[in-house]
Amino acid sequence: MVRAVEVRRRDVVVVEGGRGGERPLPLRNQGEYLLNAMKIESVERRGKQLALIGKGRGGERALIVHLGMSGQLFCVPPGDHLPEASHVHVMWRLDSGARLVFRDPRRFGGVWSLPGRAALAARWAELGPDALTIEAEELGKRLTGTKRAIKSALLDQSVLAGVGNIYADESLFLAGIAPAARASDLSAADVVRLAEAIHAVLNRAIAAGGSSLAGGSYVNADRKPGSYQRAHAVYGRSGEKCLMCSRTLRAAQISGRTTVWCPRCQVMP
DNA sequence: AATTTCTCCTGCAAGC
DNA sequence: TGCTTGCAGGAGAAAT
Repeated sequence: MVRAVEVRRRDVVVVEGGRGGERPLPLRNQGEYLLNAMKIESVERRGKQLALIGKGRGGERALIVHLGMSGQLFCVPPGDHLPEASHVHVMWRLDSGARLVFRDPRRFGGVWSLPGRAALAARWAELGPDALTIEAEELGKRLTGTKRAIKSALLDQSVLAGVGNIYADESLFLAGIAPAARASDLSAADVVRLAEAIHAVLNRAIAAGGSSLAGGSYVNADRKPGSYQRAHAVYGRSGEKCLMCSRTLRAAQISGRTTVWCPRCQVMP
């Protein structure tokens, strides 16, 4: 149950639905848009988006939280001090006395408030299938129709949801596919290997608690950083030797994102 | 119409 | 030490 909501930066919250479409969080009655006096009934995820579904007297509301590049969503136990006071934008006080904190220095992330489950489903229909469970056949269908670089397609959340720059590079390395390869050029066998690689990389990363880079920006709900950054085979290793073949790893920009790959292990289809 | 580049913002590390 | 520069996990808008 949410007992109180404190908004320190109004512009990280967007209210969606109704005739107005998308609008900034109003000055008044902010709580009703942010689950105040509601019971959090479920927590869901699709790709990189997290949703809190709340129900109260005013009806149902769904909050999407997206961490962007530098966002954090964590719990502060009852009575504990707020550990990082800077860049805290929204805090939810729960009836247990714990606080749920949304913090995001760069503010590329945010909170979207939707009128309910149906609006959430509509919003998530714009995303591709979740990367953790997408099957090779479905992935293939979504890749064969486009000539763009496979790296670029993997980053497109409407193709599949949940792969970002780190895991795109790691998955392509594991699958042995050059990031500049045209998506439409992948063979059925390439797609099967790629789907397996995406699943393996994401599952290992989850098991390791995620990738926490310099500054310790990513933390889980208990404010603990992950350790998967130590297992990165290519991401952040440009100029270093490939762990498989010792060739020097190369880097280039693809769709504006730094991309690292092994020119020997990763081939054009 | 499909793709890429630009832009938003702050923090950190490297180089001078 | 202190300054400047470049780069960073994302994704929507603008440009091509």
